[in-house]
Amino acid sequence: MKKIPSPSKKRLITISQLLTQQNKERITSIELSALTGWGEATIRRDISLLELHSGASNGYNVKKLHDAICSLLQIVPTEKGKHRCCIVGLGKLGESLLESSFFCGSNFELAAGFDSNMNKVELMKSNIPLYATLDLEKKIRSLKIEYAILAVQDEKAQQMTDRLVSYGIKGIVNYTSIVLSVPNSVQVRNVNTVAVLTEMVAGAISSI
Amino acid sequence: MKKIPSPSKKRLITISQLLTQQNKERITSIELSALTGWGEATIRRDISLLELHSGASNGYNVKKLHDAICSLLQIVPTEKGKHRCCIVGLGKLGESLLESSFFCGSNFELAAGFDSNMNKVELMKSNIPLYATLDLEKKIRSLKIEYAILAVQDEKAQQMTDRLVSYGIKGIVNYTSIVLSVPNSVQVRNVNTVAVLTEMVAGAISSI
DNA sequence: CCTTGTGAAGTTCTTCACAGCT
DNA sequence: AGCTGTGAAGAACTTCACAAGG
Repeated sequence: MKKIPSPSKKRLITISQLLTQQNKERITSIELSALTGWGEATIRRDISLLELHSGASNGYNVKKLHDAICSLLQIVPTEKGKHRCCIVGLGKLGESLLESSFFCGSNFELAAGFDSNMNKVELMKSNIPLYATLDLEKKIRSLKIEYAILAVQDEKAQQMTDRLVSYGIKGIVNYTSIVLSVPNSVQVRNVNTVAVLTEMVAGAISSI
Repeated sequence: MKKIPSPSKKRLITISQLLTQQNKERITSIELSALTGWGEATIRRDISLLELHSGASNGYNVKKLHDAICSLLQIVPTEKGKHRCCIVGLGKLGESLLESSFFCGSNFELAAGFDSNMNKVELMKSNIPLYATLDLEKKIRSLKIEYAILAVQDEKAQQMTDRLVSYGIKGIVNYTSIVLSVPNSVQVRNVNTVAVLTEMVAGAISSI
């Protein structure tokens, strides 16, 4: 199996999401190109990396294509295989992300929410178990949490990141406006609204 | 002035944010490399695109570098030059993003919030003016809103996008889990947590 | 015919390696 | 001595263009 370039992976993930929004049986690279804005050749090359060899002449089977992408990229939404994540920082934003419906049907399970304010943690009601950040290490290890959604105050962002990293977290979705420093082994994706808007204005978004 | 490649723009934006977090006077490409994880040569090439020619021998002046990036990429936080944006969909998530402090000090101004529920719009209190989506076109045009933060329910995401596009919006920060179809002239950035986590698991995040 | 899959060409981005400045 | 800036080489990615298949 060939190594799949990271831009191709990104596009394939988007395509797999797009496929769940279609209710046709087959789809062509031309149609996918119109929906996404990417070149037809690019899309065909991406899909050919999956080595399906089943698309000739009349496009791809939507379901087969979706399944192939999911299995190749390990985004299989099976109960036992779900990746476990947590939200750190339960201010307004963190609390709104607790809404468990966001995670329904995905291959992620929101396993915990953390806040430094013990009172808040006890009073707040949620379907997701909530803990004080005192218990961060214990819970991350016992619940086998792999990914963290960081929504703490900017002032606490780096120190919390350092803790998460030392507890073995694999990736951080960063809602703070701080640029986090992490070792190469940890992935970070900045989703702070202002940062994203800034990239847009500067034309730094490559439409992937 | 040279054309700046889009990956370089993205890195420069991150660097400019990083610079505001440093309180030293000068900084070298080696230090920036350690902070970001990118190669020193890459960082030097990025910065050299700014054509400052002022960095020789002992690194860059933090303030000058920051200003140069801001002015080149048009991310100047001046009052008159602020880019205007709005939040569409005031569910829990949308409401939490109304928190105006996120936008303080940035070159964006949150000019309005919209929701289809007129009652909600009237009852909710916020420093940001709130309107019913009935007034979407009128307000987008009169307030000269350029960017939208989309936080509606998935079911309404594409139709709302079509409206925003037809009213002349330039870019959309997409919190829904729908892959939006837009013309090439409109930028979209997906920040849906599950989508971002999926890219992480698949190793599709290029650390930019 | 229309669409896929893919060598080969083209483009864009990154890294090397070192001259030149302080 | 230590760091920047940059030609030139290299790597990665995209697009072209067309053979092959239903």
